[in-house]
Amino acid sequence: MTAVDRRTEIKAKHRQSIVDAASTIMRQRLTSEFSVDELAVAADVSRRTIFNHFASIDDVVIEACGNELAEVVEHLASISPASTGTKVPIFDDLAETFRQADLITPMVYLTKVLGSDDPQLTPRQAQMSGRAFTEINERLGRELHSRHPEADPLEVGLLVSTMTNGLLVIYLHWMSECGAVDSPESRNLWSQLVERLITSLRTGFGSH
Amino acid sequence: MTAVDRRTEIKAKHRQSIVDAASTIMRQRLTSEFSVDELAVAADVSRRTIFNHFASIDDVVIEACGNELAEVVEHLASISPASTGTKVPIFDDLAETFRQADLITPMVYLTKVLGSDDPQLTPRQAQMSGRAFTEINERLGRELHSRHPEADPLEVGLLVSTMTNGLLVIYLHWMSECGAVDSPESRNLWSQLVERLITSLRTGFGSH
DNA sequence: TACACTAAATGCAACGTTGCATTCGGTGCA
DNA sequence: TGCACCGAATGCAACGTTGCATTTAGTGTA
Repeated sequence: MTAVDRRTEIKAKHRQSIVDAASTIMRQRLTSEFSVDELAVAADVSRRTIFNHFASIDDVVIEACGNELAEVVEHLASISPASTGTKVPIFDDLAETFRQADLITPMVYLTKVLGSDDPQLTPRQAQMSGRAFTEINERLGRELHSRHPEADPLEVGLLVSTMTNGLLVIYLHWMSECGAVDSPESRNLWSQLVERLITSLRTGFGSH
Repeated sequence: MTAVDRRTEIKAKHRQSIVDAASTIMRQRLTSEFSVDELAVAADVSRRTIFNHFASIDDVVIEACGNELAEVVEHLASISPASTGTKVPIFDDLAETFRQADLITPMVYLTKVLGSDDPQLTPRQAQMSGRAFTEINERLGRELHSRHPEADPLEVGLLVSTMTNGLLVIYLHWMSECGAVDSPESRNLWSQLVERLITSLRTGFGSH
């Protein structure tokens, strides 16, 4: 049956064209503020259809942003592949990913797109940043679970969630310190913060 | 000057009457779903005024919920008071608070108020739960910072945030396990989850 | 092809939320 | 008291979001 429900296919196409239209607008104008009507026209669907696929415009933006961060998750798969059979502790696995992944590039782009001129974060910005990280959280959770199927799901969930949460904390700190500019200094600061986070979470908070 | 800007006073009164009206409706009907008009009438202010004080109806609900959890924060102040001069590590301070505080009672109430019949969480529920915990997060952060002024703010922020995030994780787990019912078994499970969380965060994720 | 069935898209009305212009009422001063 | 000033409240129009009824178009059957 090659004729696998063409309706499903059309539905996916519509959804995709909505996300694509959002991505295009965001790249063109370096902002995530556009009207529903504008998006509907650009995606060539009705206004209402957008809300059939997404709970809100922000959700569309989040998914578009998520694609920018997708490579971070893919990066995970490429490091210390499970195929080597080497037993890498799950924590080190994750820690190494965050060390090696280039988070700066997508973070700077996202800060521009989600941000305003004001260095102070608006509530919307704060929330959107949080959700962008949650997005990574879920993707990483799935990926890690498939790579370490023997681990306790709750434990993995807590680990990933704790890590991602920590990342958000240092991201906000990094933002306020250097204004999300991509420079040698800011990259250096970021590395330090990542190390600090990893150390804190590795050794726990109980030991100092 | 006892005549300290009466306008400020009036403004605070309006804000309070909005929150109070929300609390009243929530207690009466055990739900957080009411219309803006309904709230405006109950608080005896204009519809628009509500949005002058709060970014959304959900924000009003969150603040009303926050008051339910306020005692948890107050509880913190009552345990191992700084006045004793005993040097309690900041982590133990926080851990002990979560051990001793009765989180079950407010959690069960909030689950009822925020929840639907469906045991599965709606996106709104999930978000509201998250925000209710964030609310505690901020209150605790302020409290802890004032009690341990010598500690690095970033470190304290990371600690509180990590803790609260972990609490949210086990809360969601607890919900799905026992349906947020207050019973000896559920309290027992909750204690176990709290211990598990504290242990994980105390010793870190790097050691097993 | 004709037709019934159904998922998805659409139109529309109601409610949530926001930006802006206007009104209301407290404060300070002549 | 009379008046200018200003912050908060209000009214209103526009846009975001949702629930529901209707239309459109793919699928299976005769």
